[in-house]
Amino acid sequence: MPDATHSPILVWFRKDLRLDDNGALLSAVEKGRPLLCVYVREPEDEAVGPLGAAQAWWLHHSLQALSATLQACGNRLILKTGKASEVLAALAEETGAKAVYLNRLYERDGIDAEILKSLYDGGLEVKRFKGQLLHDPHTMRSGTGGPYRVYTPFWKALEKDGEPREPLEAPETLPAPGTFPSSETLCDWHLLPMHPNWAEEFETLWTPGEAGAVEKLEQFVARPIHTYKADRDFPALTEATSHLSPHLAFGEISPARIWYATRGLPASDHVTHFRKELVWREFCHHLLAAFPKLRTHNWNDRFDAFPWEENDDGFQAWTKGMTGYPIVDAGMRELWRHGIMHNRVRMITASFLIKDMMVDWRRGEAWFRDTLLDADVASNAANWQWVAGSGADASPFFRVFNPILQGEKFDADGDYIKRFVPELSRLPKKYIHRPFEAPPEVLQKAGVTLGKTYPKPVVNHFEARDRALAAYAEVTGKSAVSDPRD
DNA sequence: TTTTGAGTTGTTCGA
DNA sequence: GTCGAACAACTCAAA
Repeated sequence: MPDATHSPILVWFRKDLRLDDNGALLSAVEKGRPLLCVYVREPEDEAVGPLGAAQAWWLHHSLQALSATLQACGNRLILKTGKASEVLAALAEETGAKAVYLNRLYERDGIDAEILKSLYDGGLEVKRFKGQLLHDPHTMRSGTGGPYRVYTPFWKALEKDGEPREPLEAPETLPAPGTFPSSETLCDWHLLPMHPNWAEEFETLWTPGEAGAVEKLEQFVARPIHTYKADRDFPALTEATSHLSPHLAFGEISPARIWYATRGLPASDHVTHFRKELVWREFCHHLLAAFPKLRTHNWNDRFDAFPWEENDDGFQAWTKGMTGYPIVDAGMRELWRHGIMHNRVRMITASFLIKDMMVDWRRGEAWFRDTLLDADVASNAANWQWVAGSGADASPFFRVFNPILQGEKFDADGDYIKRFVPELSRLPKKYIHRPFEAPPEVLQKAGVTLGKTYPKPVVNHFEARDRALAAYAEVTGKSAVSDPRD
């Protein structure tokens, strides 16, 4: 058995499927010892929730890409299924590895603590590196000593701190062991949808893996970033945003690498705004790290009394993009077909589910987690709660998005609607966001029969708004000032 | 300790 | 059609 100075190092890949800016990998290479690169398919864990179906598709392709890159460097990716502590211990036993290197994933701190302790107790050296975020969410503290609960001071604190660290370069070689342990195959994992193959269109839009991420970044900083602040709000403009979110979610690119790519650019409000969005991701992780209940419970517990409704029919109509409100339906269908949804439309659809339909934000959060390629525990929970009004620095409860107005404001020509709700494409733009108000002859000319070719609205937005505001008023104070003797 | 200013993304109403 | 105020109060962060 090899001694510790020549024994291999296990490099445990998780949501850091990259060679670039990978502290664990680079440090392992610098030791000059052979590397065993491992990905473990772990049983579902309560703390981070199951892998969504859309992300299973992405994971398949991302692991394939990583595996090819490692092979090109003379190494391999070993795939294993089981409890990470057991799989890694067994691999160490089999190969004589004496060390496990990995990158920290803050949302997994609870699970990782146990796994790492068990590996350490088993006699392995365990080293953990940083790279998931620009700043450590646990050390960011406001002047009063606690975690930040408001975004703007958080952003200002980061600005004052100066530039985040520079990303690490990818290693050029990956020393391999003489023999590799056995590996499972991706085919065995059945991560791809079969019948039906609902991911068909994903392939035309996405290139999972590190190379795809770098390409998206290069395209974005070459041009769209210079109009980002102005254009990012219009869902019909497909080249206005970075499309980096799924790559970030799988750690195929690091936030430090993205930040660094924006440093050489001429300063502008647009560049700053993009950086602020990157910092929103940091803020969500900061919140989740400080308040782990954020993922599953109302951050503001006053909302525990909110009268959510079952409304299964409404929920089904929402998931299928059949609510009768074109901008909502376009967004939900974009999500299904492309595995992503434009940011503004996420707010509109979320507001509609929560406020117009009075459905618990957790059901919407779960649907997004299952269908979004970029699903991220921290961002998803924090943003759903932001819309619901129960979250940190949340939208005030009286802010209810009007799906008609939002459509007319941000998709004035209806181009986004036409792309995802083609049955309305012949409607004139005057009615494309309000087909239920179109005169019969206009509908007929456009080939639209409400209730047949396109649904009638599942709720009347104006009545629904009043109902939601009344319900919010119940839980946000009026009950608190009622006479306790009542 | 107390005070002060401020807070991602909206809508509606009335002048 | 455009504009400003109201929508509610509360909590946070920093001075």
